[in-house]
Amino acid sequence: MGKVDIKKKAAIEKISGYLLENGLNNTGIRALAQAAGTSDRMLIYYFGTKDELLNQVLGSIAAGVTVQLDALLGTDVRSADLLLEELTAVVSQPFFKPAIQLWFELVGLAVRGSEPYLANAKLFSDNWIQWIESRIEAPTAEKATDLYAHLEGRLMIQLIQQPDALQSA
Amino acid sequence: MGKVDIKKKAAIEKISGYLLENGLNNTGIRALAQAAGTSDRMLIYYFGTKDELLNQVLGSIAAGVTVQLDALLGTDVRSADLLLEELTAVVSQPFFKPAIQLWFELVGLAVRGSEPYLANAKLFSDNWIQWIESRIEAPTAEKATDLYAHLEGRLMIQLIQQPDALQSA
DNA sequence: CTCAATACGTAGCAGTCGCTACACAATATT
DNA sequence: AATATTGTGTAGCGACTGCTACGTATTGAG
Repeated sequence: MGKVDIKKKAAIEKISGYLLENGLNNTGIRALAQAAGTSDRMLIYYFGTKDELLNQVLGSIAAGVTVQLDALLGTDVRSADLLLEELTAVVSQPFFKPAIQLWFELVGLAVRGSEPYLANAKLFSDNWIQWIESRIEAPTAEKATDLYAHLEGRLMIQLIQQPDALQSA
Repeated sequence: MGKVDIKKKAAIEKISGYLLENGLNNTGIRALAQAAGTSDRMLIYYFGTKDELLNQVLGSIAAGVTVQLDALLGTDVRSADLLLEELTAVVSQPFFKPAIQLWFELVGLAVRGSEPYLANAKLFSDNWIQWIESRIEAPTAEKATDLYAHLEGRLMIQLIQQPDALQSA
């Protein structure tokens, strides 16, 4: 065990917050280290590689989002149309804005197939689709996927057309 | 007039091709200059700024996409449901894949509000929505926007879930 | 207490970034 | 032919990139 694991977890938490607030544009390990209250030297010591660090941080953020979503929408089954509207309403709350921004930044880095971004994007969207599929009536993978597509498109447009819409209540 | 305008246009064309093929990840002006068959020094001489260069290149690409879309789908009015399916089918063709990848890369850079990306993203999505609105029955801005959202979500999932799907016929 | 493993600071490498200073060449104008 | 404008090459700046070499503290086990 040792201190390393403890400090690793602390670093992941702090860097998660930093990424949610600042995005994926300024992810030099020196900046991340400062956010974590340590040095670039130590981040490499803990995680070996910047990519591995990002892997763990992104995974941690995604897990947090899923927890929030479960808390807000439960596990009841409802019609696809209703779930889409409920999801849109919930996820449009300002609390989710940083995570959604981060999501689309991740997508942008993933679309050319570069890792670790594509693997993470695939994983996260799969989780969403399964989450949806288990909450709609007469579920099929196609219906869940298309509902998810519709939701994501709406969120993308919110970010682009009204960049400040999610910030106020 | 002078040679500058001629060489500017040639540079825009070549760099458009380069960006479509290679994305927005490796857009150092030295790489762009090589793609255009000139030097970084000259690109700054022509365009003043890297941002201005990207502005013009992205605008050129967007214009090209619109031309293609008009050619393939005409200006007929049809039901929103039908247009969504037709658009999905057309835009899923491999010809459009590089442009769609570029689009989501642009979105990823735009979601934190940084320029010139956000301005371009806003402009392009506006154009799409208007394009859609003028081709559906009983058009409203809301219907066109939501149709566009649905389409974009589908494209995003295609890129992430089946990264190679658009490459073959 | 000894000594090895773990933890961490300092400095730096080789590369890239957008952009500029300074030179000179080619062309246009008078 | 003299002069001004436009075009282009070379070299480099200062800041940043992920990562490493090398040292030294700190901690653990025997």
